[in-house]
Formats: sequence, structure tokens, C-alpha cells
Amino acid sequence: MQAHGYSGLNFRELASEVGIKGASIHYHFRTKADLGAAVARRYWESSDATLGALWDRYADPKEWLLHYPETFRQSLENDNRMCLASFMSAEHDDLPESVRIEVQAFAEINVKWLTRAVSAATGATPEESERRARSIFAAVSGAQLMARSRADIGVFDALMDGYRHFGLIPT
Amino acid sequence: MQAHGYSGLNFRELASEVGIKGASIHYHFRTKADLGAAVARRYWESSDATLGALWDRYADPKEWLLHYPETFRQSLENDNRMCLASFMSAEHDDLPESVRIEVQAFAEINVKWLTRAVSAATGATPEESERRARSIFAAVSGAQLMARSRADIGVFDALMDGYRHFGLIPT
DNA sequence: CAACGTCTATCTATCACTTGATAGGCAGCT
DNA sequence: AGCTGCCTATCAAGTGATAGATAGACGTTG
Repeated sequence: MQAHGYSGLNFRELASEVGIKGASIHYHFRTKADLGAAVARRYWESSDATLGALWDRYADPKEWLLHYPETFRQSLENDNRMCLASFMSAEHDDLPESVRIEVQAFAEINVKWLTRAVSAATGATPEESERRARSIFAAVSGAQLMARSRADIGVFDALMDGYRHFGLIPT
Repeated sequence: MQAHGYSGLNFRELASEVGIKGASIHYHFRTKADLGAAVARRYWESSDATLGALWDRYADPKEWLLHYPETFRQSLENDNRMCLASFMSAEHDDLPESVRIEVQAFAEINVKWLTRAVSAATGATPEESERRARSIFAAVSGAQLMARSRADIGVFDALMDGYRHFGLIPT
């Protein structure tokens, strides 16, 4: 799904990757919307766990923000894929409600995590921290977008350097 | 196309909007790739003109950067659409080569324009100006992404305020 | 233990529908 | 006549979804 989005996801192709037939998927997921929602849910739950691990790995709050972009970088490393949040926007209007909910959850957990990290790293007020958290999340998403469109992960790294250089991401 | 992307674009629906039949489009564009490339091309040419007009409208370089986000905002105003650059990334891997080229042209003209504007507004070196130009372009694209996913243009405006507040967009 | 029923997970076959594309015709204008 | 622009009809491929059959695991019961 991170490769072709929701509309690009089809039962037969997915099934063959798993080693079964397309019709068999309907046994586990009644509709495509159910399937999509399940995939999206598993995705943000996994991200949630990754962020939790990152939080535990470092004691210095600044380290959290410095390493945050890595969670997005991994998608690009893995076959030039993109995070669901990005597909979410592109396909937003065509997404079944159940899928949209799960996909938005991804953005929420990211902003929540970032807000806490920014707060701890800079001592800013909760409002200011959330404001910066949203800015960082949007900016990093945009960077992932650019990098994918050039199929060049170096673009992503350069943009992260830029964000730090211009002070968007506290160092 | 700004509503459903390239894969979501289909001959019959587009035709009915223009008041003709789907098959008739093949008279003007032999293949879907030709059609997509033409649409993408017209899009970045239009953006190019808009940026040129913005450049001429103000004498103070700082005004250029302050008003730049408006060119992206208009897409959202117009039916929660998104700029092609964003779809580009999402569908990048599935895009015909001819379409990809035109879509990337959009990013290029934006970065070029921004580089000149940043240079004029801040007096930074060419390298530094381009670096910031890329950062701004990616960040604004990401903001448009977020706003669309929430179907809320207020999200876009808030993010622009944030970018200026945190110094990414010079004021 | 063996026979039976049941549940699980998959299969094959098929349907209705959409999509890009082609072939060929027709009206209007120059 | 010939060109232009559009039409109808149709095709082949792919889509999500459903119906019904099948094979294996498992427990229950005679």
C-alpha cells in the first residue's frame, strides 16, 4: 500500500505476494475498505512503537528530535515507499471513511509525540510546542514527498539538514 | 487530475465534464499518458505565469516570499485540490515517463523562483538561497498535504504562520 | 478406535462493472 | 472531396465481490 496507495492496492496482486488466491482474502477481510483500514491501523501502531523505542533509547531530549526524521527515512530506504500519511492526503477524497480514520491516527500520534519531545527539548509552552510539532511533521512529510518524486534519498537528507540549519528542527 | 491524481483520471468522466464523449478525447490525445502530460504541462506553465505576476506585483523582495504560499493555497480553496507536485510523489512509481517529466518541471520552476526571491530578500549566497528555497518548497508542499488530509484550509494557514514564526520563511 | 459433524482456510468459477483503446460512421465546414 | 471533430459500438484487460466446492484439523460420540 505504501507503494501504490489505496486505489492501487488490488486483491489478486496482494494475494500472490502472500502465496494465496485473491478470493481468499475476502475470508479475512470482507471488503477492500476493511483491508485498507487494517493495513493502515497496523502501520500507525508500528510507528507508535518505533517512536516509543526512540524515546526510550536516548536520555537527552534533543536527541529525540535529531533522530525523528529517521522514522520517515526508513520508508524511502525500503523501496522508495512513502508513509501512509502522504498517501492519505493524495487520495483523501476517495478514501472510505474507515480508512481515513486510521490514516489520520498516524498524523495524530506523530504530532503528539513531537509535541512532548519539543516541550522537553526546548521548554516551550504546550501551545508553542504543538505549533512547532505540527510544523516539523508537515515539513518532514513534504521532504519525504520531494525525495520520492526524485527517487533520491539524498534529497531527504539534504532537506533535513536544511530544516536544522534554518532552525525549524531545534538542535 | 488535481482531485484524483493520474490513476484516478478517466476518459469518460473527464469527457462528460467537457460535454463530449470519452472516445472523443482520443482524437486530441492518443493515449492517457499524452493527456496526462499535457495537463501537467499546462499546470506548471500556469504556475510559472502566476509566479511571474507575483514577482512583478511587488517591489519589496520580502513581499514575494510572504505571498508565495498563496499560490499553493489557491489549490485548496478550489475544491480541496492539491498541486500536481504532491500527486507526483504519491504516484511517482506508476507514472508514465512523459508525465513524470512535466510534473517534475513544476518543482523546478518553483525552486528556481524561490531561489531568486530568497537571494533578493536575504542577500544570501546562491547555494544558501537554493538550500532555503528547497526547504520552503518542501515545507509548503507538506503543509498542503496536511491541510488536504484534514480538508481544512485553516491548517494550511496555521502552518504558514508557524513557518514564518520559526524562521523558515524569512519575514 | 473409528465414524461423524464442524470449523477453518483456501480453492475454482463466475459475475457485474470500469477502464483505456480501436474501428468505423456521420455531419458540417471549406 | 476532404478535413475536422465528434459519435456509437465494441473489445480486452482488470477490478471487487460472491457462490459453492474442497481438503485438512479437531473434537465429540457411539
